Amino acid sequence: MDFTRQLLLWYQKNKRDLPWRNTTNPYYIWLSEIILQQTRIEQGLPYYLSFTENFPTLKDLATANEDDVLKLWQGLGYYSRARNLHFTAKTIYFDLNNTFPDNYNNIIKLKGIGPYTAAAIASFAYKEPVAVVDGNVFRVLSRFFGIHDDIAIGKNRTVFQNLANELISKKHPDLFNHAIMDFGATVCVPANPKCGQCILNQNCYAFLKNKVNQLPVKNKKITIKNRFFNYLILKKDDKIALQQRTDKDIWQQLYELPLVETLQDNEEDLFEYLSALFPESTIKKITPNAIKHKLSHQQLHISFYEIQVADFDTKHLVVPLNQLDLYAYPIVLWNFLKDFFKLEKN
DNA sequence: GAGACGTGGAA
DNA sequence: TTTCCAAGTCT
Repeated sequence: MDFTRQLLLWYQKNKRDLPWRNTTNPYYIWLSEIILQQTRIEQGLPYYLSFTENFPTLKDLATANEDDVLKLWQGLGYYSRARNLHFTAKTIYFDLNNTFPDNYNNIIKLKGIGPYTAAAIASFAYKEPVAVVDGNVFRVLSRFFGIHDDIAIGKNRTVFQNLANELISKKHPDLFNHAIMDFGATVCVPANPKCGQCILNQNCYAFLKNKVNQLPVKNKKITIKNRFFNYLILKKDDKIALQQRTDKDIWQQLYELPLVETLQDNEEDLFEYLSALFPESTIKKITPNAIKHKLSHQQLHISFYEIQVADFDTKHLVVPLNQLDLYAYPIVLWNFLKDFFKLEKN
């Protein structure tokens, strides 16, 4: 029995019941695919439920404020996904007459949608026989067929895409795509795959050659940069100052406290700087040790300073404490604010 | 096209 | 503790 047929039989018995699989509505499928990019199901599921509840239709999303979309996305990471999601909702609703494109070539034109997501939507919503190629597919195909091309190199993607497009069931492209991803996520997993109970092991190159741990080939090196953030809790009565991140940097469009970024964690220098900036105020360091927060390419060292001010700077947004929860923050900041001000909501 | 972009969980 | 990763895309 061939690869495709085996996989479909496996899926028939082992498929997971997930809310976005019980629909062919492209809006819901699109939503789930964006949320699940680089994200585990357990982490993404609550966000999917929250988005479908708050924005039941594409129109609801298209006519929402970006701040509200980002607030719902808070904590999921890779926030450009949320901004692009909102941008594309507006495109479809206002420019495409509220009609979702119904084929791969038109779907992939949309912002935030690449080859993976376009194939997912085209196959799940419209049964178009285009194969998804995600991390799972790279792993399953490289192991089963013994493909040693480095998956970190972009152009090697075509090797896998072409193979997957040949393998896909023309009759049930949606089931095949779900099957190969589910299989990769639950059986042919990255570490300690369940080869003993794998229904494909009799024909699997990696299993037969004992190379399961060497495939897929992935040589990617990333450099982590240290950054030192000093956040200021500028307080007067029951209000504090906020600002929105806008520049080409992390956390675009999210809100944060007024920030002083330094080249290193030097408490003395910072006190001196803040004393000059706020000569009449007492400055209190809140965090004895900097909070460490790791991003994909940065290690953040975050300190907090509380300063009672006489007046707020006009460049800042002044927000009452009981309305802090209306804004979207990087999760490390929200966790701090929630705890520091003993906020309940969210 | 290589590097950047979040977060939380597992080994 | 450190590293790698999880249904990728953008610039």
